[in-house]
Amino acid sequence: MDGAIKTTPKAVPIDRPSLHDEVVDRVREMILDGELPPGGRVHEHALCKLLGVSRTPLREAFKVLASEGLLELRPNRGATVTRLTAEGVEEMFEVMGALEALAGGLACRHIGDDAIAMIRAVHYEMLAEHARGDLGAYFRLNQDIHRRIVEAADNATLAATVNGLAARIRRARYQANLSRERWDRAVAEHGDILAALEARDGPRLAALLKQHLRNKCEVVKAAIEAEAAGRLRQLG
Amino acid sequence: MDGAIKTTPKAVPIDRPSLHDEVVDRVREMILDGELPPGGRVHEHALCKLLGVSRTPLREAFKVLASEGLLELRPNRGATVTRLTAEGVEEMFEVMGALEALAGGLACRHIGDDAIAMIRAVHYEMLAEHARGDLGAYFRLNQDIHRRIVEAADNATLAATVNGLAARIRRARYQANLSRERWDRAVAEHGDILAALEARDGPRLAALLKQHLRNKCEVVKAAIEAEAAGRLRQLG
DNA sequence: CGGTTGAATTTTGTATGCAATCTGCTATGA
DNA sequence: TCATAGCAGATTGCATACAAAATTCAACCG
Repeated sequence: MDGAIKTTPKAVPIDRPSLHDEVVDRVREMILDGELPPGGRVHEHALCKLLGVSRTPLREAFKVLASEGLLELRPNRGATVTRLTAEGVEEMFEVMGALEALAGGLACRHIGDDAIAMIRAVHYEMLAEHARGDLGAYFRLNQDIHRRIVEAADNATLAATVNGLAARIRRARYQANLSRERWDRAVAEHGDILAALEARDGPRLAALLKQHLRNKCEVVKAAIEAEAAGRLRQLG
Repeated sequence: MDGAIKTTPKAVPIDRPSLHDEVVDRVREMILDGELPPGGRVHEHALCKLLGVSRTPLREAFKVLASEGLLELRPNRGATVTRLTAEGVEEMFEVMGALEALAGGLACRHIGDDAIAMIRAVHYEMLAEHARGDLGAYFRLNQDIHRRIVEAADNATLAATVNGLAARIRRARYQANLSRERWDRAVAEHGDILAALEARDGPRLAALLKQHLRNKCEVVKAAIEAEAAGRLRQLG
């Protein structure tokens, strides 16, 4: 335990997360997990009691989440969780495709052998979860690979933009029930993606990522439409 | 005066802008105009007095501007206007290039003849300002063309993402003193862009827009570096 | 004379209170 | 019976007050 503290030579930003930042993360999770249902109104007072904070930090969090596109704030009329529509999702995936393609091209130029090795490791872990049939674990590792590619692009603006979009898209994940066939195909695509990255073939990686996203978009869109149909049937 | 009111059959969103929305716009303008200098700290109390509002709406505005990347909020340490660095600008232009390229491709698929005619009109107005040598008017019309192309892509997520980035990049505009040579070249590029759009040649338009942005990036980067050098000279 | 500690001031973070607006219900009249 | 006006409750928007953290400056000690 010697020197547990001494490794702080300069600039130790303790940066205890301020309350509203925690609130932002917490509410974002609630939306992503569907705990706050899409299209549902969000009452300040109720959430305040639930989270044990006052209205001020919560309202600041609302502003941030609204600018992320997760909440819709109408003056004097409160906040509602934005509903995912098939068109909206298609738009997001189009943008995401362009951004990930850019990330792939940049990553091939900047990535080091060690980072590729890390991605390869995660890739094989993902294959294991695929064989095991654990969809949740597969998704997490899948996300991790995409995140690592974006990080390898070494472009903070790109990473921030992708993350913002990813948060909005990820909401559809928990309801997107992948067919086995689609799943197998996605895994195969990831094999190609890894190969292109290892060959540092930027254009090919960009094209593969774009196509991968396009396929994923179809799956998510189908899920959204099925869910919307179900809601209609329930109402009518 | 007959029926002055009756033209409101449904959904009349009066939507009087809430105070904090106005504050967001006002402060954003102050940052974009350099009224709040890059790297400078922004004191809540001072701005409150200046804008005549209380701290609550101002702080909510800060959150939004921070998520737009115009302000940097450090816990308990206040807000500072983010400084533009050459690397940061390069990153933003890389992302912007990918997004505008996507917009160009989509626009060629969706745009109607009337919208093209409008863009052509703005284009010729821009040529007029170029001949006149009015850089300010040229910039405004230039922005307008790019905005119209993005709008023609008919993708709200794309438009929102581009606008967010554009706000951050535009800050560099007022200090980027275009050389006559570069300006002439940019105008020529815009001619090609219009031609590709009229031909609805998506891939070509995408490539042109990407290259156009790359050139613009060089100009802005040079301006940033010159400004940074000047600041260093002034300090040392 | 330089460095460090401590208090005073400034500045930010959070909570609460009041006013304005919206929503839903009820009563009244045609 | 239906529509509309009005009222009560709930909810949001903004301002202010209080608490905590940071910055500044000065006095003290080495």
